[in-house]
Amino acid sequence: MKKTKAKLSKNNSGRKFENTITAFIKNAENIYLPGISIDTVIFSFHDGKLRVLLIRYGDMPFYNLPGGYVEKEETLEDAALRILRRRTGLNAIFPEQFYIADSLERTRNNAVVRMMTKLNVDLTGNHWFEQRFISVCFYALTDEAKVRITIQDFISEFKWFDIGQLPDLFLDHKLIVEKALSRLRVDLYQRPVGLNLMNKPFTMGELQQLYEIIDQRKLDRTNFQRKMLSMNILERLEKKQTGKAYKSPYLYRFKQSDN
Amino acid sequence: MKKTKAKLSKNNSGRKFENTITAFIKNAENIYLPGISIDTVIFSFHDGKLRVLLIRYGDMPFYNLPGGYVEKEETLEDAALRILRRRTGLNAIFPEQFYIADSLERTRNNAVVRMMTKLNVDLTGNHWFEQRFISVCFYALTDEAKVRITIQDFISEFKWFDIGQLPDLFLDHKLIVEKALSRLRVDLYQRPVGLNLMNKPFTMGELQQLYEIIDQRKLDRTNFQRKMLSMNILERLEKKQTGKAYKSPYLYRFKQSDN
DNA sequence: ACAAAAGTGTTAACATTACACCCATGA
DNA sequence: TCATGGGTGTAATGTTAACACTTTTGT
Repeated sequence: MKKTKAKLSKNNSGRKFENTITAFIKNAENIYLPGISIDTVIFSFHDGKLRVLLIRYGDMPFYNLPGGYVEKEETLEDAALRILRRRTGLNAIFPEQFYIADSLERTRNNAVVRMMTKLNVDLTGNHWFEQRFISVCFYALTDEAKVRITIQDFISEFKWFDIGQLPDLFLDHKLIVEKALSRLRVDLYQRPVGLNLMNKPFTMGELQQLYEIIDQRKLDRTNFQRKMLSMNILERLEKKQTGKAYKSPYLYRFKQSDN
Repeated sequence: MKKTKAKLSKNNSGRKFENTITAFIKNAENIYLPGISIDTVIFSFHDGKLRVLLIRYGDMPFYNLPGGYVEKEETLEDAALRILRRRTGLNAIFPEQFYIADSLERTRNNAVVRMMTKLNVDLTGNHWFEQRFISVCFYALTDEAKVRITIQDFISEFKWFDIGQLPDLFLDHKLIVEKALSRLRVDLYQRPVGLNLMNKPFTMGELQQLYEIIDQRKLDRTNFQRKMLSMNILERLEKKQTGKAYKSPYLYRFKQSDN
């Protein structure tokens, strides 16, 4: 499995990181609603694997879901959109709210404050990170090829992970990914999930692979084909793939008119 | 349509009300999370009508959904349970989170502060009600006969309303009821919705009435009967109703073992 | 020619819908 | 005995699942 990786050099990242975060915590309570955060699960489908975008702060030994806070005059969905745009560079994203993480375990051991302290952030006089946060969670479907990741804010690393091989995650972020997956499973046959995950023309077999990963079961090839075509959301392109020792499959793409 | 009504006499309610609310706003910020509230849509099924429990504060000209706040060390569901228990006296309730009300319109014109002022509450030095609130909304299904309403806190009146004849509601509470209904419509065939709404033995026709109100369409009598029985969640009682000029129907109740 | 995968056709099993029919009951 | 609503039977229709068959292509 290929993983996209971007890491700052140790030299100048440290200073930049501390500057940014200091400015952030100074203003946070004036800009954002208290006690509410946003976490996003950003999916992509690449090399036949369903992947999630994770980020790492400084040199923490765990990864986080991309997240942020809600501005005082902003809806939750707008906040999710803003965060998603900032992280992925994408405008055409459709965040779907699927869960509220409100476990009391989230504040256990003051995890956020401890993280900030390890990152050498001076929190004296600032209580923003000490409060209990309830996180509203959104998922989004993206085309990895279109995502333009830039290192910004106080993030040191971005990486796409196969959902079957997640690293250690902060707090309850692993649970959040699982909740996103089970919601995605429900949405699979209700919404055009493939539309945002598959942007290049694809074969029916590739689309079936995606459905099988999300649905976690083997689907009948012939029935899957008919079901997809009967929904009338796919457009068959006359072009065909070449090179392999079998009949070239048709390529498809999602119709633009629908949705 | 019968409506249960309970109203305090003008004489002693005013003083009691002001005492309670003053104590409340003094302690609110120490006890509750900032910026997050809970609203509950409490359904019942009575006289063939689907009803919602609404409350009125003081002599305000509109009704509110029963609501409350989240304690600092409490999950959202626990908060909803606590609020529901306090309002209905019921323990066996299964709140279902269905919506987050985060519209910016909610703080328009400082509606909460204006309400408090009209209620003669002294808010000097207290900014609890000035902040923007995001409300997490739960619905619950109850048996009206088992609900024990007591006038408490700063509420002057409780009333059950037919969902087709709702009065003026505070803020976006009408929208919240609509969201609850459309969620209930989805849950109707997934969860034992009838279990909590129908506690006395009922005829198949009565159950069908409930389903038709929620589902908003006419159902075939004979197929409905078979469908319900095939789910194996109903217990047929050998007793029969009497008195009317037609065959006495069987009575049913939900099996206790399931759920 | 053969293996592998794509595409099409067919049928059985199952669920849903519509409606015909009979039953019990009180006026 | 008639009107009314309750209970059961059944055929038509639609949906899903399983699998046989044919087509295309590189070795």
